[in-house]
Amino acid sequence: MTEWSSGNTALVKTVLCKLHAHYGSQYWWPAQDLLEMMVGAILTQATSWSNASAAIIRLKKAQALHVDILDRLSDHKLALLIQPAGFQYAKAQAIKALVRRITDDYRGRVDSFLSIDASSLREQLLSIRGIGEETADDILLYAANAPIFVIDNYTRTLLFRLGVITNHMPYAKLQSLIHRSLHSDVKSYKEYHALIVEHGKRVCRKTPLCDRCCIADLCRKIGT
DNA sequence: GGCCAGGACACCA
DNA sequence: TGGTGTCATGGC
Repeated sequence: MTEWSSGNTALVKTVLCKLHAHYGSQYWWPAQDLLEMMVGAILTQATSWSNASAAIIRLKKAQALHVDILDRLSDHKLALLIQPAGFQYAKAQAIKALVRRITDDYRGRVDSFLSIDASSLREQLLSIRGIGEETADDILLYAANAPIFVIDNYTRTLLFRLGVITNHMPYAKLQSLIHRSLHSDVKSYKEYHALIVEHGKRVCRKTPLCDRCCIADLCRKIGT
């Protein structure tokens, strides 16, 4: 299975439509603060949102969720603050590297950093140790409002079980297929991603709960 | 007590 | 290029 057929595009659209009908509209990212969104994207790596959220609350209580303050915090102190999110030392280094970039190259202005063109912003984010493709695209879509579809493990699992991709399709290739299949729209991309995550958490887990799946009739790998 | 969660990265074959 | 181990916490 190497090519993406028009049937796949239709199937993906149908699936997203059914997920929306089942779960309703998703307004996924609760934060309004742009720095909080970027930090949250790092904190939630391989971590439940409840744990990441607990770390954000600790940062807020410490009044540390500001570029200049984060920049001045030691790695150790930041790691202690974000401990509930897990992988705290690696994530502290990534957050520090991010705010250092914003401080050095954008005079500490988050809005200036996020307003550069999406391609350059993605390159900048990916050059920061601890920020990979998914986290960079999270930031592009939710903080920079760029029409970038986020590919996460839930998306991979869903599309694999639907039978439209192979198990290890490279990130860029999969993202390109999605971009060509779906109308480029920031609001829709945010909602689609949130719907897929919601479905992944509730039903399409590692061990899927196919008996309660709203798209089981479309799935080619029931129970796997 | 084990499994899993809104990844990234180094290392090895 | 693909597979694997490591990083860590908290909820279920």
